Amino acid sequence: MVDDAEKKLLADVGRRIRETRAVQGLSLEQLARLTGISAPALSLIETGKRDPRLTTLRRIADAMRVSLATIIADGSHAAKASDRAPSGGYDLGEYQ
Amino acid sequence: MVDDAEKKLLADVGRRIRETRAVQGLSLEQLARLTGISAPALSLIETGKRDPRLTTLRRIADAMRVSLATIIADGSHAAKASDRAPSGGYDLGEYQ
DNA sequence: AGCGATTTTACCGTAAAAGATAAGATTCCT
DNA sequence: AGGAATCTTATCTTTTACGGTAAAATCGCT
Repeated sequence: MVDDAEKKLLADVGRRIRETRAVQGLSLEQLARLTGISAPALSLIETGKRDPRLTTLRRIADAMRVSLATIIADGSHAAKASDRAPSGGYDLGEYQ
Repeated sequence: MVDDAEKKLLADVGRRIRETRAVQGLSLEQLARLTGISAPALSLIETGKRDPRLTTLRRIADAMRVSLATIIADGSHAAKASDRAPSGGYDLGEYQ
């Protein structure tokens, strides 16, 4: 973590989860039972304070019947790292 | 983990990462330098033996210049967030 | 077959995710 | 305002991701 773009990613994903949950009228407690993930853990994820594992995200998506892509929906590539300078960006440089 | 669908998810995601890496002609060692993730860790992820964190997947996607969705691409759910049967599917049951 | 590169596996530390529980803080009511 | 539900935060324990290193195993290659 520590990184700034990563914190934004976690915050974005968390916000999408919370929005989806709100649409479905579920409480954290209810989603906790559906996913098997504790309510405190879900809270941390939704508020971007935790870096969830892939299968954790899947359980959340499944419980709410949305695709993983719906929750991830990065768009990250539009955001920032879209294009690299001719030989810029981060290449392997001198490491060959 | 332990779950079967979860193992399949990890295997699928790992395979997609490996395919993407192959297309770009990168070795694990090279991808390790680009991502800051060790080659052994990448190997475990690609072979579906590890459940990576969200930011780990992001670093991998970024390094290969593909979207997170490209790597996740579950396809399991086509459903949009909106439709949740009034009292259908798996509900909270008796837990109220 | 043998060599070099790549990949896998194993072991050890550290850090962090996740469950449980409990205590605070919010928000939403009437 | 008060009370109830919901959400957040804290603490503790267990599990596991991740890096480093090194040793196997695998895959080209000529």
